[in-house]
Amino acid sequence: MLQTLSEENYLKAIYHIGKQSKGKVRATAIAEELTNSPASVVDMLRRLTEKKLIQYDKSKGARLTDHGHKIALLIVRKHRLWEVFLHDKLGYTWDEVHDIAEQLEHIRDYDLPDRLEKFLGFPEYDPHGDPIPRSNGKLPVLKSKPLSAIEVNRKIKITSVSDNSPDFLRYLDKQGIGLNDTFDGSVLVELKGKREVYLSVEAAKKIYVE
Amino acid sequence: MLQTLSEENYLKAIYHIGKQSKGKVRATAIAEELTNSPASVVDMLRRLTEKKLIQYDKSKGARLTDHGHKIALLIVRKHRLWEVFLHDKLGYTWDEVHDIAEQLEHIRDYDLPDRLEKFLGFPEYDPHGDPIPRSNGKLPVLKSKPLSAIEVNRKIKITSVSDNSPDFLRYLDKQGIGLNDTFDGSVLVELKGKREVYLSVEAAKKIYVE
DNA sequence: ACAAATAATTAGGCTAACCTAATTTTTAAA
DNA sequence: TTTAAAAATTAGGTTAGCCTAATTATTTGT
Repeated sequence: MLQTLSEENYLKAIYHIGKQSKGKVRATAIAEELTNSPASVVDMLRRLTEKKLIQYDKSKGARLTDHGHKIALLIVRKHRLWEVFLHDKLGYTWDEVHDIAEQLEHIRDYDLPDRLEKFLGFPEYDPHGDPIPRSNGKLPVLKSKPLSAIEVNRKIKITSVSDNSPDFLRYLDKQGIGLNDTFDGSVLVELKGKREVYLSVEAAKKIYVE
Repeated sequence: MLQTLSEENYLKAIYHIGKQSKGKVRATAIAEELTNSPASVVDMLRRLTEKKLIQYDKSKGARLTDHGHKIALLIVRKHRLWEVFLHDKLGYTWDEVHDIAEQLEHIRDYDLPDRLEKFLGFPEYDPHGDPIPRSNGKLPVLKSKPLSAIEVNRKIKITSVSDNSPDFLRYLDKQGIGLNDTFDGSVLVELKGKREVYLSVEAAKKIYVE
């Protein structure tokens, strides 16, 4: 019935990869995400299939069942709620919260996510701007696009980044870029009308704005 | 270098048993505490000895090294701080917090205990009245004794209980007994000068008062 | 001091979750 | 469409952390 820590991490990985690849999740993509070997992934996919948490077909890839999706969404919900807690209540910076939330997301208690959500004042977004799934499974809509897709001279505001690795976040900090900062331009970016910053297209793809 | 979750639980068990048995910790006592087999305990004691976290001698029992003691104390610190968080901030009752804190105590982050402690206003005791180890390793003094050791007709106040199992705590609740309640009597207990409650000697031994 | 009771250990085995290396299958490009 | 590249799988192995059953060592009560 209950999932192991490892199973939860696989479900989360499948959820995240599926978001970007419209559903199809290859074993190698999971292996890369979790830095495990493809052989280990095949092992686990068999187990998750037996538990009816995913459907898997070697050519179609993996896909979460309704049950698996529900579990994955709860983990994401917990992860992002804990991030808000760490940031808002304990004063961690946005590049520090991810790794701790990776641990906290596995804490098991029926009431905890709802109580935490209430305590935090029902936040809709985590410190990276990612939407926090509601207890009913709904996700607050994110109306933003990648920075790389924005027209020249559009004025925009950063709402989130898709790469939450500390390295990337520190890189942004170093460039003086933060959440809710406003841009004026495209890949050569004029920041708050003052500084100009060059961003790689890769970086620009990871920054979501509206 | 780092401990596994299981190793941490063994260290904590050795710490708790050692508190009550003036240092000597038998393998069977650990087995009982963790509801593992003695064979498994022997396994683990060998591993902990190799890691220099304990000293172990079949007749003298196990004893934490300085390093092991430091780790155990940190886990206790984290456990009790999280209990305060769950109770004070999320509104859990004192019989609910233990099991969740058992999970939270293993969250790894150098700063987390200190930040949590500050956020909670540097509490000295957890919701069961147990002292919270300070970051310097010191324990706030607990000046209380078991209820079973109290003279007849002494007026006392409950400060803590040594059995934090939900069953025991619910039993106390059912008897109408709570932290900071005052007693007047011994094992036949007069509660707040109104009700009288019969407690088993076993129960009375687990209730600490001053 | 010795028998009975209790504690500790050993032997052998299991499962989850990983690995590498070799092989087969699938996909994509020329 | 054939072939090269990429992906998936299989075979075989490891380690942590548990188990039972059998055996040996230690402690304790008379």
